[in-house]
Amino acid sequence: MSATLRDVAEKAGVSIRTVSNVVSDYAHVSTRMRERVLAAIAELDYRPNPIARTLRTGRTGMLALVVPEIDVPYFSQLARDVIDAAAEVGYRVMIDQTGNDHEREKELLLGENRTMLFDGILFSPLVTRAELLEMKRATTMPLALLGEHDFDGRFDHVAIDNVAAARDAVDHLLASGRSRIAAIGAQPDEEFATPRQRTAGYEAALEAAGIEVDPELMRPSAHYGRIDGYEATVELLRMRPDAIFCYSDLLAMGAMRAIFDAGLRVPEDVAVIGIDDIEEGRFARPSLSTVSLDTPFIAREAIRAIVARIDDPSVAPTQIVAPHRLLPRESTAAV
Amino acid sequence: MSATLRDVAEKAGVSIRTVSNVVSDYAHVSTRMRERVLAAIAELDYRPNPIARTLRTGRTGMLALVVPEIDVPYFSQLARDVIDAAAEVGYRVMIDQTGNDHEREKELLLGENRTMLFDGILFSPLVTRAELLEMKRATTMPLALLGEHDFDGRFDHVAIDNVAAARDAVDHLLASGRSRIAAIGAQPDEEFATPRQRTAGYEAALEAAGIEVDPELMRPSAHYGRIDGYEATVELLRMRPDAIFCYSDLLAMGAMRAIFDAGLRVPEDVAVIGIDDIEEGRFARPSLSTVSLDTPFIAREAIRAIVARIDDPSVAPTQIVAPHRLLPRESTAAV
DNA sequence: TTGTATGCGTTATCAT
DNA sequence: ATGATAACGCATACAA
Repeated sequence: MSATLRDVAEKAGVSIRTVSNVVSDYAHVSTRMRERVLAAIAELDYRPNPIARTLRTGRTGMLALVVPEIDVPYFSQLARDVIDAAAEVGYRVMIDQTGNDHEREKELLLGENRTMLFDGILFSPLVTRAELLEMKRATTMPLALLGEHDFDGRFDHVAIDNVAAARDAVDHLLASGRSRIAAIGAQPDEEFATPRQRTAGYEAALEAAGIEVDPELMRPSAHYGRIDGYEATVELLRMRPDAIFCYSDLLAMGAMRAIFDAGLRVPEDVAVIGIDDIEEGRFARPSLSTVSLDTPFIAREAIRAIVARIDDPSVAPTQIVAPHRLLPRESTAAV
Repeated sequence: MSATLRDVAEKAGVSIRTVSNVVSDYAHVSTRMRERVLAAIAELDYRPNPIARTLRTGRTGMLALVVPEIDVPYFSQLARDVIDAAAEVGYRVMIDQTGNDHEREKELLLGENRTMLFDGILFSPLVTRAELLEMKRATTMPLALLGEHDFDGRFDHVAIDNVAAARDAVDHLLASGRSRIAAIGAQPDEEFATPRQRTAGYEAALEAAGIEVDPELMRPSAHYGRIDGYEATVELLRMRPDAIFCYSDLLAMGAMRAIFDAGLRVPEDVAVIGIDDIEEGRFARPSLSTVSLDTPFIAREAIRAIVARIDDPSVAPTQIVAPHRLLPRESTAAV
C-alpha cells in the first residue's frame, strides 16, 4: 500500500493533524513545519486517498453524465465539452449510456448503483415529463437537465428553444424557394419534448407562410441515426418533396445519401437541413445546412448550475436558454 | 442523510453484522433473520454506501478510460463498447480526455488525481514507448493498453496489426489499378507506434509491387481530423496521385472533400481509403473504403484483461491481436 | 448462525 | 499553531 497521513506524520515527527493541514493548505501552518512535512511527503511519495476523503466530506468530485449513446456525434461533442467544463472546476465525469433503453434510463437514475458515487447528475435523456417528476420525487441528488425538455421549474435546466430552432430551419427553406417541405423525426408519443417542440416549429413556419401542413410529408422516427434518415427518405421521396427538414444532422446525412441513391441531387432537386451542427456536416458533399447548438455554452451553464446546487442545495433552480444559430450551407442553396 | 447499516440493524433488532451479511448475500443467514432485515431495509430505503465499502475493500468498481478526444468517432465508438463491456462485468467507466496534450496525458496517468479512484486504467493514447516505461515504473495500478502500440510484454495490451492493416489497404489500391499512391498521417517522431507501423505497411506494399517509395507522396500529419486530411490533400494534389491512403477515416473524409473542391472525382481521378470503419464513411458519397477495426473485440478483451489483473495482480500480461478486415467500398472502385 | 469490535485514511472538533 | 481523537459507513477477524 501507499503511504498514509499517519506515515507522513511519523516520519516528520508531527501530528497527523498538521500533515492534513499542510496537504489541504490550511492557512495557519508555520513555515518550518510545512517544510518538514513537505519533505516527508516527497520522501514517502504520499498521495491523499480520495476515497477516505470522500467518506469524510461526502464529496466525491465526480459527476455523472447520462446520455442515450456516447457515439452519437452530438452527444460525444457534448460529452467533450462537459468533461472540459467540469475539469475546469475540479470535477471529473463518469459517462453512462442508456442505449435508448427507457427502462435502463430510469434504473440508472433511480436504481441503487447510482447512490452517492456522484455529487450530481447531468441528464441528457429522452425521458418523458412524467418520468422526470417521478425522478425528482425519488432522488435528492443534485440533478441538471441538459438538452431539450419543457422547462418545469423544479430542475436546473439548460435547453435550446426548439420551437424557434425548428422554425428558423423551415423559414430558411421557405426563403430559399421551397414549398413542399417534408420533416423527419416526429414521434407519436407526445410526451417527448424535443420532437414535439420541433414539430411545433415546423408547423408554425408552414402556417405562417400560408402552407397547409401535409401529414404525408411528416415521417416519424423514434431513433435519430443515419440509417433512420435513410429509410425515412426512401419512403418520403414518393411524395416528391422539394426539401426535407431533419430533426438531427445524422438523420440529414442519411437523407442525403438516400436522395443520391434515388438519382436525385441536393440541393437542386431536394434541399436538406438538419439540427445539431456536427463537424461531419461541414465536410459532407454538399455541406449540410443546419442549426448550430452551442454545446460549450450548454456544458458550461449546466456545470455552473450543478456546482452551485452541490454547494448549496437550497438555491432556486435556474433555467437557461442556450443560443442557436442558423447555418446555411450548400445543401439548401437556392436553385 | 440516508440510512446506514446501523440504522437498519436497530430497526430490525439485529446486529450490524447480520445486516451486512444479508446485504452482501452471505450464505449462512437464517430465513427468519433475512426477512426481518429485508423488511427494515425496505422500510428505511437503505442503500449501501459504495464509498465506505470501497474504503474498506479497496475496490471502487470503476475503471478509467483515457483517450485523446472523446468526440473523435473512433474513440467515441470505442468508449461505447468499453462502457458496455465494463457494465457486463459490473464496472463503470470514467472518461478522461488528454486533448492530444502530451503533458496532460502523462499527468493524468502519473499525477495525483488518479490515485486510487479507479481499480484500473485503460489507456488508448498516443504516447511514446519511453513514456510507457516511465509510467510502468511510477504506477502500480492495473493498466491495459488498447489500440496501437508496440507490444512490450510488460503490459496487458490489445492492438491490431497495424503493419498488416496498412498493407491490406495499399494492396487493395494496387489491385484496383492505382500506382501513384499517396499517404497521409506519417509522423516525424518515430516513437509513436501507430503512424510508424502504418508507414511500414505502406512502404512494404509498394516495395512488394516493385514501386519505389516517393517521399513527396507522403504527407505527415500530427493530428488525424477532417481538417488535417483536407489540408494535406490540397498540398498533395499537386503531385498528381491516383490514390490516397489515409491513416484514419477522418483524414479520408477531409481528403475526399478536398478532392471534390479541386474539381476532381473519387474514385475516378483519385481513390481514397482510410482506417477505422466509422459509420460516417458508410453513408458518405462515395462511401469510404476502409479497414475495419473490431472495437467490440478490443473493448471486450481489454476489459477481460484488466479485470483479471485486478483480481490477481500477479497474472502474466496478455497481448492480444484484434482482427481487422478490409472493406472495399465506392471510394476505391476500379475505374 | 450471529454479535462485538477494529480499522480503512481522512477531516474536523476540541483542546492546549 | 499544533496535538489528540472522534466520526464517516462498511467489512471482517474473532468470539460466542
